[in-house]
Amino acid sequence: MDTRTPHIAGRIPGRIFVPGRSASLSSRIVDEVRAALFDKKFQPGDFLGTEHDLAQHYGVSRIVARDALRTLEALGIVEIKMGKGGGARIARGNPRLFAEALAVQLDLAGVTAAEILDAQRAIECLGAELAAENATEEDIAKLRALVAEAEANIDDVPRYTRLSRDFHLAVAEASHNRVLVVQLISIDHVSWPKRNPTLTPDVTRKVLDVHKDLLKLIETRDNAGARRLMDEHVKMIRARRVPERERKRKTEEGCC
Amino acid sequence: MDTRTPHIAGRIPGRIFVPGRSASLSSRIVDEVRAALFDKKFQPGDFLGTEHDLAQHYGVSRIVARDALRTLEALGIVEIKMGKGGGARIARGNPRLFAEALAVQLDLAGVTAAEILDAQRAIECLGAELAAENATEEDIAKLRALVAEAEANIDDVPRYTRLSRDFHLAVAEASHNRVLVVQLISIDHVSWPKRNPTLTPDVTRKVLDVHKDLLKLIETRDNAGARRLMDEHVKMIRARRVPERERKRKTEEGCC
DNA sequence: GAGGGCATAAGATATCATCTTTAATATTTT
DNA sequence: AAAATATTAAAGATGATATCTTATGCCCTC
Repeated sequence: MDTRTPHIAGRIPGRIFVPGRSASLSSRIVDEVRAALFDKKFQPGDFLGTEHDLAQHYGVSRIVARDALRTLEALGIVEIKMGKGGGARIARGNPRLFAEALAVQLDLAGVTAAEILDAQRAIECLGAELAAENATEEDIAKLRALVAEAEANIDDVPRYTRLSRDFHLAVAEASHNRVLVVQLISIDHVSWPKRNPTLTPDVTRKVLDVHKDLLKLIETRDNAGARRLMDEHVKMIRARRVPERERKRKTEEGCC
Repeated sequence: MDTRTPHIAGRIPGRIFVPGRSASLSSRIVDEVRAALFDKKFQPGDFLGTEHDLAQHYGVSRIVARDALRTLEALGIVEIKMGKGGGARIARGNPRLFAEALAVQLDLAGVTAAEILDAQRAIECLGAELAAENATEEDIAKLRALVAEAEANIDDVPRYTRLSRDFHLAVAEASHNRVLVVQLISIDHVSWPKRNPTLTPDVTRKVLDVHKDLLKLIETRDNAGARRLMDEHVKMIRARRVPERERKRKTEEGCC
């Protein structure tokens, strides 16, 4: 299915504009490709055509085709290569990159800490449960390494925070459910503070202990126990984080 | 903060290319804007500049600025307006549109039905729980209307399927947690089949009854009950859907 | 394996078309 | 005559086209 024959979806009928609804030419091409994708007319790796192909096929200039490809590229739908044999192909998905994009959107929409942390609880609880069921030896080794590294850097707050986040992500990855991973990434970017001022050594220690316990439950395949512990853990995080963000929001309002 | 003064992030130092790492010029502009966004240097509504502004500021041609804006637009980061007073502004987020984009990515990555439906369970259970806690009169009225309409169209399978999906989405919306809504949308687009061949009248009726029961639990603010019922419900859907998709995948493999 | 040809995207420049807001002007109404 | 309302014109921006040069990979030959 990887021929050089450009198989483009349909045809835009000439350049007839419906009176009131004249979207840009490039957006029409984008729409058509997306529709074809949803209808399973394309598979990852399929050749879509070169700029010139698209321009000719839709009867538009190369710039328009370019614009459409820029958009499709940004949407993660196509990959573009230069040089001989180059052109646009349907991309293999990269949901992780997109999770970050979704994070930007959630941020712009101004979701509250409570919303994020509720969702985080739902996702991470299931993640822990499935991790206990599906984790491989490699997954567990990675979790062990992360816990050890966190313990060694318990006084380096920024690093410890990062390692702690990595642990949570590694648990989700151990569930072997890509949807959960992606959803966790998308909220992590919004949720985790760059600096964590209220992180006292006392709290740090407690968090590390919980992570150790969780790792043990995953090792012993205690899915119910893992879920329960993660539930408590995220609730604790929530209890600490929500008032923190509320305060921040208030001071920001106050200062402007 | 809505002046016409373009306040663009930093400056790309001339056109000096680092030997081995020369990304496209437009992608650099995109990166810079994204970084500035993450650093909270922009707020929704801020004026970013016109194509000409950007081109001049970064010392590139209008085409490059255009490419960057196309990408940023596709990423939902900026909104572009034509005409006098037009140009690019930082967008108010629209996570819903993005949820669809994420759905495309999940689809391209080829996630399995099991992965999706596990995630769905996590999200919808919490959604039902929070809906029972937070639903307003309007939310409940909408749920009632959807149930009634579904009952009236119980024999129109495509329409019933759509109404059924809308009911699930409306429950999530009644939770007043935008993150849950977005995550549900992103998996719905992958999960819900266009045609549902195995939907017998018997099953249809049973689903409708569950929806009615769920609505009752939300009305009576029984959050634990709502969660429990939704849990069973999604498990049932999963039991029906997973083997269905497996079969489909197998036949597709067989045919090509 | 090193170099050259070739196909392709990346980028620049110039020009015109189209859309949208704003302001000026004409017209009607009071 | 004054005020409200259409109409028109101008300006500023994106949308689209055409044509050119440059940078990049790929493949083939030597």
